[in-house]
Amino acid sequence: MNTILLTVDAVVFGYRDGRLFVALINRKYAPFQGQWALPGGFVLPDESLETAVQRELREETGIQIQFLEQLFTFGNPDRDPRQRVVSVAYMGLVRPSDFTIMASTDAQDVAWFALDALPELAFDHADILNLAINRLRAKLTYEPIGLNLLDEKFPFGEVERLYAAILDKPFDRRNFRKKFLSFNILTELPEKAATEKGRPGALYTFDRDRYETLQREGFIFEIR
Amino acid sequence: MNTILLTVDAVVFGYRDGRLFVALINRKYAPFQGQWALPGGFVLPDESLETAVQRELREETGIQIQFLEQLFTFGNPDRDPRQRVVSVAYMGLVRPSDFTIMASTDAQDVAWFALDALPELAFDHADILNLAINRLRAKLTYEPIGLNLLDEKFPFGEVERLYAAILDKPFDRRNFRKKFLSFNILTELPEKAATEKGRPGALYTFDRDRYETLQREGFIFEIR
DNA sequence: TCAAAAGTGTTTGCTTTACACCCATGC
DNA sequence: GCATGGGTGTAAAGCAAACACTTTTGA
Repeated sequence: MNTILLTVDAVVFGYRDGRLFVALINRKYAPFQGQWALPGGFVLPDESLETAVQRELREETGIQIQFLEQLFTFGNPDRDPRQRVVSVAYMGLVRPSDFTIMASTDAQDVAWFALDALPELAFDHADILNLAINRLRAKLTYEPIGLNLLDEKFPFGEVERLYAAILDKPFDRRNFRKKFLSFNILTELPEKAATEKGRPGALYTFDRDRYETLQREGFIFEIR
Repeated sequence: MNTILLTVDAVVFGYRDGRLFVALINRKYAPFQGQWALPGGFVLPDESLETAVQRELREETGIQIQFLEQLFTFGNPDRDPRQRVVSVAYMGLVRPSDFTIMASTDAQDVAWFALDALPELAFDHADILNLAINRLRAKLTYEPIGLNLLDEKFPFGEVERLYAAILDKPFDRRNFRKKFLSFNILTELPEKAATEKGRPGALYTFDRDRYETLQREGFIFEIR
């Protein structure tokens, strides 16, 4: 029988020092042997799609994921040269402290690539990555999803730097702070950040519960 | 081999007289025989996902679709009692003049149901429908997608009634008109609407090209 | 002439923008 | 004491909200 195979692929973003990174694996086998590709693989008969992504990420990259959401399903008949493969793509976000990656079975190599220095990608993975970037940019503006790219405790300035970097646009420091803090979804800690230079800033955490409560009350997050 | 089957399902919305409707089919075979379900079916080995939806809609309902977009992929291992079936769900919009439906092979019956008078649905189709409604509501606010639910030519009042109905919230007539028309994506025609009572309003059409141009220029549509 | 729906402007308040100086720390 | 980044307030402009009367048509 002419069956359709089902895979999952993940676009996992990381952020450090004002730059966005994606996790890629180097393919061990044909087709596209030696080329870079998104981590992913076949869905097992008894696992959910999300479980499959988590499992593949663990197996292939050892990445500890902080946020995961379904992106889009790619199903063009010729997207895999061998046979019909439909892939459910996910977008994941990890924290800087979870940049640790271990190599493993399915891939010769795993690495983080800065978005402005990408290699050629296997299959239609460039399309998938592109969609993920657009989605990330869009979502940043109406959900505080970007906080998943920062450590649990972060100085406020990091938030602005992250937004400026990913949306590739400058923000007025005072107005950005005023607006973001007015949402009341960040908790200021008594601790200060350890810094190399300049005045140490207060540390904040993302108050998820508060955010969810506000959301239910009809509150609208928006940063443009 | 323990393979995973792939289907597509469509949530097709129609709008008439201030009410939203969904197209459902009555299942001919077990499981859920006699129950209502979303139109959909298996993806053929050589067709794209979108082609599959279009084909199933044609075969099962004869609906002429005006707008179609991928919604979400449902893949819980137990969503179909017989075997593992993963379904890519789509959301479709049709115009009032395309409410015509013809019955056919895969279903005993096809019908439009008002959203406030839904029958029990087969499989996890209630979840799919729910997601579609939420997505429709959300999208209405940041894309002029609702115009796909109106005829090609429509009096402006219809737009406001549609927004009020779907978002279930009243709008100030003057402010709504002022704002919506200020986007300059509607073209006023010299014709007037045929009305039963009251003053006939001017007819408008949605200027898709203009909308796409504006979008590329960074224009942001927003109705809240 | 009445009922029904279309069409139109102005004032008020709020939100967003633009903008510059002081503070805490390490060297 | 200087360089570096953190922290803060105010005035002006633009946008959104509130609000009521006139116009056109059919019955």
